[in-house]
Amino acid sequence: MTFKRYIPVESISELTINRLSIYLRCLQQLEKENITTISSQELAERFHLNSAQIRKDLAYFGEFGIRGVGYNAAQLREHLVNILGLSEERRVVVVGAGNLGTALSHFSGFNSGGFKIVAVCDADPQKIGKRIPGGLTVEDAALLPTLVKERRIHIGVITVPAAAAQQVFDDLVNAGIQAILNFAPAQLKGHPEVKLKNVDLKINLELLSFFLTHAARLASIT
Amino acid sequence: MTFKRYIPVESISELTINRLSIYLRCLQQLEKENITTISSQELAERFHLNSAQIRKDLAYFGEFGIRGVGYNAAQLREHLVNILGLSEERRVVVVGAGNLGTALSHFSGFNSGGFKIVAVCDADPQKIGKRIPGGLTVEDAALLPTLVKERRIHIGVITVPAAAAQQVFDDLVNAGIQAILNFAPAQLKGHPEVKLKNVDLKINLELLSFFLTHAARLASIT
DNA sequence: CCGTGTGAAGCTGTTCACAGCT
DNA sequence: AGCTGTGAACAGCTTCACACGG
Repeated sequence: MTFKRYIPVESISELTINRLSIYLRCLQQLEKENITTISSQELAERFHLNSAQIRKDLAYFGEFGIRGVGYNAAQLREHLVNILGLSEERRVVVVGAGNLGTALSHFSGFNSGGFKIVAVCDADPQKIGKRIPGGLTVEDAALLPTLVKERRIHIGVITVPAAAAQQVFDDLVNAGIQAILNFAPAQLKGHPEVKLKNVDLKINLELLSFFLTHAARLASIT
Repeated sequence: MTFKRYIPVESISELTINRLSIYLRCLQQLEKENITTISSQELAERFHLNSAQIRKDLAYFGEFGIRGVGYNAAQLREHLVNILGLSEERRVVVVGAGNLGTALSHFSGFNSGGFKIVAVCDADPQKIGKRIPGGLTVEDAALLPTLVKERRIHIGVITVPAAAAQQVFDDLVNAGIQAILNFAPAQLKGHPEVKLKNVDLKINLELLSFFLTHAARLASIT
């Protein structure tokens, strides 16, 4: 939690933050292999990243390395956990108990490393009351404001159909949620004070389709 | 399929391609509302995009608009479908019949608009033979080369744990697959001739966590 | 006269290359 | 001697603003 400079968050790119998550994964793996010290160079080669970029990304938040030596893996991991705010538990509500919503509710990636799905809602009376693998029961989306308050929920995940997404987005914001992950293929509008991240899974398939159509041989850029 | 210029695909950014998918969604919605003609300005305002960017993105592929008027919605949609290669059916194999893999296999977004999951594999004998909602049965991952050939599969989706991902990636490539969507949190290496797109769902939660931690009030940038 | 298509400008993100610290 | 941290150069992406065509 000791950052060298208190740079305004808005000045740090989302790309940088995403890379911090990746660095964190890499460090976790290195620790499993009992590696204690690593240079940006080695880290870059091992996980095919760019060493200058690693150093620059980290430099936004402090001086974590030792010149002439490199970084202490455990220490750097700890710093990244703090920067990303993963030391504190984040309770999540999933709205939309369809296929995807149900799957994400018991997806290990969404129930580990600081995150925990504590509620799954739907507006469809047919779905309310249904048990979900993992132990949760689908609750009435109309109860969102209560749920958010009582279970101190920080993050909302939207997995309803596109047509219902804007309404759910508004409801989540009105219920007091500050950060929302939207899986619906809809252009949501209207709450600049809330952090909204759109993830459209189908876009990725369409991207691949584009490359299959236009490129016989093509370098992999990810 | 009549593109003004045959620009090398590599010169077009992934960002542009992703936006084309978004424009396609928007046009589909407009058609539902029986709107036949739309200007880049209107399109931008309606879906909070940038009008100059819309025009520039489209201009890579041809001149689809009418000066002084705008674009014909149906025509432009058709162009986008062709550009993205969505008129041809794309058969998909999902490797990893865990939570996420199973969910994606019957996820509507992965079984519509030109895409169709035609096989789900796993190496775990416990999972092989299990039925999946939607009609598929989990098959042995060892049969990948045969499956890919017989069902003429174009796209592979990796939903195995991180530790197994590199092996599956290699196997998919060796089986002759040209485009791969990887959901495992692993830095895959080694096949520059194949198009690889990484999607890490947890990164998105971590991004939200970062903003919750550092920003009390913050503009939504997506 | 209006909106597209597009050079040019401006901005953001990445990579280079080296000074400075250990 | 070696690697970090960082200004400066470079590359890529977005936005502006207007000439041109309908």
